[in-house]
Amino acid sequence: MKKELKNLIEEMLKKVGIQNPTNVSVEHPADLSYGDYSSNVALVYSKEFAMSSNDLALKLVSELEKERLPEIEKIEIAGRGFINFSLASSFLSKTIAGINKNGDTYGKTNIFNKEKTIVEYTDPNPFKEFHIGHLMSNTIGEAISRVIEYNGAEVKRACYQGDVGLHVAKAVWGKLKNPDASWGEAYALGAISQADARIKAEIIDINQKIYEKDPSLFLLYGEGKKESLEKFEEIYKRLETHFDYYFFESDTGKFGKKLVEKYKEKIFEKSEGAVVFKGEKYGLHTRVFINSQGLPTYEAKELDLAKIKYEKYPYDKSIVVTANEVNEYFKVVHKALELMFPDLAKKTIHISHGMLRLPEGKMSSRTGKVITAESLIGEVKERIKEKVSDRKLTEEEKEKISEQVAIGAIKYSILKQTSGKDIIFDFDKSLSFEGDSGPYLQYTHTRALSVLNKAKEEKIPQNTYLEVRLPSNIERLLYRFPEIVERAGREYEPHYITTYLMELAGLFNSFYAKEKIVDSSDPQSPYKVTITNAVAIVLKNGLALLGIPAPEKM
RNA sequence: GCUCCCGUAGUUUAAUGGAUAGAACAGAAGACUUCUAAUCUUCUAAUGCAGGUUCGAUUCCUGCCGGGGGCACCA
Repeated sequence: MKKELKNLIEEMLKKVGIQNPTNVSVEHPADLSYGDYSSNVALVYSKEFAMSSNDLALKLVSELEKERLPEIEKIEIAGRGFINFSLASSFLSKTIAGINKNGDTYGKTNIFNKEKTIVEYTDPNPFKEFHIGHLMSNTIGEAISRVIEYNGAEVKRACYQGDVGLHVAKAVWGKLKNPDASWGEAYALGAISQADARIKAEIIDINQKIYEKDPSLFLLYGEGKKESLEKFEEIYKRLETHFDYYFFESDTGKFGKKLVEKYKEKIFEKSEGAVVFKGEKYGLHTRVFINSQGLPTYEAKELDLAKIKYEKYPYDKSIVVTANEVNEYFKVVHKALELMFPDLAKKTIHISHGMLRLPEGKMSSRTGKVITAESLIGEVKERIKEKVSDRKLTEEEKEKISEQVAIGAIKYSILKQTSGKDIIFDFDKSLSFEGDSGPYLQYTHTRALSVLNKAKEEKIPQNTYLEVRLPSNIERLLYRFPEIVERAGREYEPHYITTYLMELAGLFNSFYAKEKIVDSSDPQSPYKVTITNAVAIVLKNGLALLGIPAPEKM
């Protein structure tokens, strides 16, 4: 529709004397009261005529009226010369019929046209806690994956995990000292104890042994890694996320080093015993790729990872989702990758999200100042359990609903804002069950389902073509869902969906409060039920894209 | 010091260069014999400062102020 309107306006501009109108935009106005589509052409082109933008608008509208599209019911001029278009109710009811017919697939697009895409996100480190920062990365990465999948991409999910390095050595050292400690505690013990130079030396020794796969530590190390990974899997299951590929740092070092050495002359240089990449030439900074002990750093491993990923899954696009603290690091590595493998670099996109911070400052697993994902979900779940305790539900239902609502509340709080921004995580402030929250959307969805159930009981038919009422704002929002999905995909920004669903849910809840939907004596009832069905579908599909469960009762 | 990102009601935040800056929470007042009140209705309240570009700036540019990240052998 947008395209048709744009073409028409361009034609009209040619008619009134603009040879080559290149600056024509048609958008949804910010406020539904201005109509469904709006164009600012009169403001843009008024300078080229000796007339006010309002007069030009008048002239254009009189031309537009002559060739009015059947889907457009009304054309108006408002403000300083905006031309506003309102959609005909027949068009809207047809759209609603389409939504109900498509169901689960409503909103799908094919803008990515089966593009092979690998998305890396979450990246927790074995031997350390899976904390709320990982939860943030996972929530955003999973939502992005789902959104681009819905837009036609062929997605593989990947997780890259640091199973070697000093943090592992610290944990192993702690475990050797205190075999009864959990791995998280063992890590904290190692981290604190390393202040002692003698212990630090022991940890470095352990680190070296792990790199060399020393048999004396092999068993303990393997046990710890396995335990961590199994625990991560439990969390992934609860978050309804999964990975197709797992990559480990222990597998990326060797070849990474070789790569750097191969390109040593051309791209890298020796400096103070290390092999570095001088980023200054490109407005970046210098980073070490091979340290003076001859070991590959994270930078070198990252280069290798790009290759390994491509070997596993020959991608058209590789998306890496991380927190924004590594932005500058990533630019340098990307530049080096570009000089070595320009084709891979071109396909690689870094998407960074904000950091989850505590009001007291940065989280640190070293000092034990972390909130684990598990404890957060558990605590939220407890609060919800209290809320559902007096509902007429079975214990099993209560348990399931509490879990779903807890996950929904947490994920929503992460996805409701532009993903680049930090979240200062304050339990009471950040997690809400009311208003702009996950449970609000979930509740609205169950409400719609409950209406539909009643309609079924009372045998109210659904009739989309009944034109006894003027279209409400609900319908005028419903047809936009695919556009929202598309934009969220193009910009890798799930929060457009969040904002949209919130607006839709708000309209539906007002509608629900004002009008009785299921009413066999009301001739409009079938139409209202039809709208309710469409709302339920869009909420369900939208929540699925965000990775937020949509319970049927709550 | 260099560099990147960010400053919107009391708080958390939205706004492809457009119209009266949109929500939510908190605060004040109201609405359940009704399809689930995790809801709805009404009110109070915001673009850090100073310039510039533009018909039009929260958005783009410059400077300042404030906050955060990064800047050599950690990951």
